[in-house]
Amino acid sequence: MTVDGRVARGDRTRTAALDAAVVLATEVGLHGLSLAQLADALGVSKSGLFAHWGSKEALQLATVDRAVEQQQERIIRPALRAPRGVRRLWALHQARIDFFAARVLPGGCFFASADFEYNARPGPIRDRLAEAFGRWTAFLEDLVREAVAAGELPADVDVAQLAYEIDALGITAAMRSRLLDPDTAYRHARQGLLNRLRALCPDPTLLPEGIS
Amino acid sequence: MTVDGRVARGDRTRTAALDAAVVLATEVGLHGLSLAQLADALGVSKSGLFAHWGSKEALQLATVDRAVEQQQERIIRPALRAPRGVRRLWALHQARIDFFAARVLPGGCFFASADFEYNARPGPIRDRLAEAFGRWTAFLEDLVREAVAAGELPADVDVAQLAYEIDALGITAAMRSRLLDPDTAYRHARQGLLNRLRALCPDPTLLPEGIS
DNA sequence: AAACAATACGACCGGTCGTGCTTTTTGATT
DNA sequence: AATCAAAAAGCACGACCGGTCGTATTGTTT
Repeated sequence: MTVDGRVARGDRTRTAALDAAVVLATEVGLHGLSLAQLADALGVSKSGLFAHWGSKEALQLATVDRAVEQQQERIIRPALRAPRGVRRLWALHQARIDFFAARVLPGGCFFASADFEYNARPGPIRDRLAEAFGRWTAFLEDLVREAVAAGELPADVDVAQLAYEIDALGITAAMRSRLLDPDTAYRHARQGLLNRLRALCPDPTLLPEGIS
Repeated sequence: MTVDGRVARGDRTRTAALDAAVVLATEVGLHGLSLAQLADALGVSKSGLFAHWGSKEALQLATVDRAVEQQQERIIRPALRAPRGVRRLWALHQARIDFFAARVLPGGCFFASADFEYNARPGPIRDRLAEAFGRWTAFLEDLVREAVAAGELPADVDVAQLAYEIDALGITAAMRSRLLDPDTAYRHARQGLLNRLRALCPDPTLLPEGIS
């Protein structure tokens, strides 16, 4: 494995740019993101930045991909440390809300912002977002299915329905935490799922008695 | 009351412009909305349009207000025809989802789109949106409280919590109906609330047996 | 040492944006 | 018919946008 100092430098610039782009996109939108703004924030020239992707759309697509990676690292991976079943479901919900509460992204949730921004704008970016959304939904449903398979949820539970409700509680927390009282929003998101899971799960010891 | 044909003409232009602005804002965003685009869509000149508000921000604020009126007319008013209690709660949820399904707005929900767009952009527009969001939340909680007062929901129900969950089911329907399968999204939003209310309401005859 | 390739840069293009300034059209008043 | 104000249009401006181009810098290869 050769270490080319030139491409290493380029990689560093690219990654730093995409990380900044994810943050900026939740503030001014994925479309509102401008090369000049991003270049300023990074202290590099606009054209130098532009050369890395060749078009704004390519940069936007790369930004979406980077956001997916960050979601994987900061929300999904921590949740996977919990054992399969309702505990993992609960851990994912917690990790998601913790991520919002940590204010890593000013807008709360990159995907919710971008999805609403592009849900009426056909094109490659919308397609990429829809694909990521589909995978996220499928992942949620997988976790629910695992809980059913482990006997921690009744066999007749509507998997897609429960996954929908979990997602809904989380998205709304991202939304309300930025416009209304954040703590109230997080509390409702947590309490909502805890109530739901405790009502479904036959083993009460798998879940906390109350939200922290 | 004198009817001045000139100001009447101005009013007509203004209203038509705001209606178009609400639609356009759910496509390209409230910030992305441009005077030239709006003027083109209406067949008037950019400067003539501009003169009605004096600034873009004033136009944006007026657009938010118009969206509030439309929400009142198309979602809240129809729901208020149902009797107080769980039936009105259910009617509101239905009216909201019907509104999304009718594709009146390409983006689904003006407020969800605008709220995510501005939740990290301080300023008068964000303030106006937050105010409208607060009123909407308070309205939902009032409807829940009425249902409790009517004995159609248990007295110990967490009012704000239930209102949060109802809102969450609706917002997520707006989001998913544009990126994933619309009918599935509407079904989950409806089934979610129906399950919830049927579990809480002592009188099963007040609610439909299944979603339509 | 010479040739080469990956970054990065500053200057610049055509185009669109919001906005101000001036003029024309339109409808009410006398 | 003459006067006047509201509405709409025409025009120009400075700022910013995405994108192109030629060039300088830097590190690798031979």
